[in-house]
Amino acid sequence: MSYSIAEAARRSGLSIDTLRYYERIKLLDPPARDTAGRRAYSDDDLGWLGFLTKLRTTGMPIKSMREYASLRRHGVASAGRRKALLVDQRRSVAERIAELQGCLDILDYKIENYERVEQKVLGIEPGREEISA
Amino acid sequence: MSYSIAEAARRSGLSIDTLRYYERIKLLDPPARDTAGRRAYSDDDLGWLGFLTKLRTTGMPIKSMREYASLRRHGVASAGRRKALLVDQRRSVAERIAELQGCLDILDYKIENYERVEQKVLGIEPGREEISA
DNA sequence: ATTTGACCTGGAGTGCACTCCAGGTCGTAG
DNA sequence: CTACGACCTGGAGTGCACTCCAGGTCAAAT
Repeated sequence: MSYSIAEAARRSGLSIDTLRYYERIKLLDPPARDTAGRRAYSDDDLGWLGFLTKLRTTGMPIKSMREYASLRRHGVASAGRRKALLVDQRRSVAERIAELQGCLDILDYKIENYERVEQKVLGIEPGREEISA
Repeated sequence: MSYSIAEAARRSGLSIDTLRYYERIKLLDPPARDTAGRRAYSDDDLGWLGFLTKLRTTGMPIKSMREYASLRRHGVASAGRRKALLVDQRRSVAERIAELQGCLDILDYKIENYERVEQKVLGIEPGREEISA
């Protein structure tokens, strides 16, 4: 199957402008064109876009995604380097998750504090206007 | 205790420029000054900076951090809104963790694929130049 | 007394990742 | 046949979060 840029945008969750931008900066090989010169994205293109958006979600900078994209074009000889990039990113994602988990704990603690304050207000000053009104 | 801007930067992990920037955009109340007009950060300032950097780590935009900072200045009456902001951020962090976990799974799958390819190369073509040379 | 180094200010500059725009070309629908 | 909508191009503009700079002050060290 082949998809118009609008359809590719819908399916990838990227904007039309971003698709053209990714092509300009060589994240994406130029897709095929229809007879009128309009882009016709293949399923392969969509698959690659899907993976790219995953990499983006992990916070990989465009620079590194470009490197990965460029290696992909150099075939099987580059597989080792590509794997190394992914292993590296895997490590950074795991670190990020741990870091966020730590922040989650702090947020929980702060939120609980606010709840304790609410309880205090209710307990120490019973029958105040906050309760009835 | 009170700390020079260099010391506050070291302790908070922010740069000196970022500390002044945060003050300019009202993330941080202007700290005390010493006799020579230099900033003298208090332990309270440092504590708030620590929490700010946690919020930043969670990806909270400066706009929201400013809102939280501004509410803090309005005392206990703003506690409800402050708590709501944190609860909201808690949710967004939990979502982000789940999203990253999904990406981690995809990375693992891709990495395993590369490993399978490596195995294949070794198994199917034994004694080839890649192995000896 | 002067040099050094840390600090000050207001404002300009940077890098990233888009996002928007003007002006133009197609192909189908009325 | 013309009007419309989707698409095209090169290039400019945007928002965010810093980061850097020039020119100046101040206190301690030589």
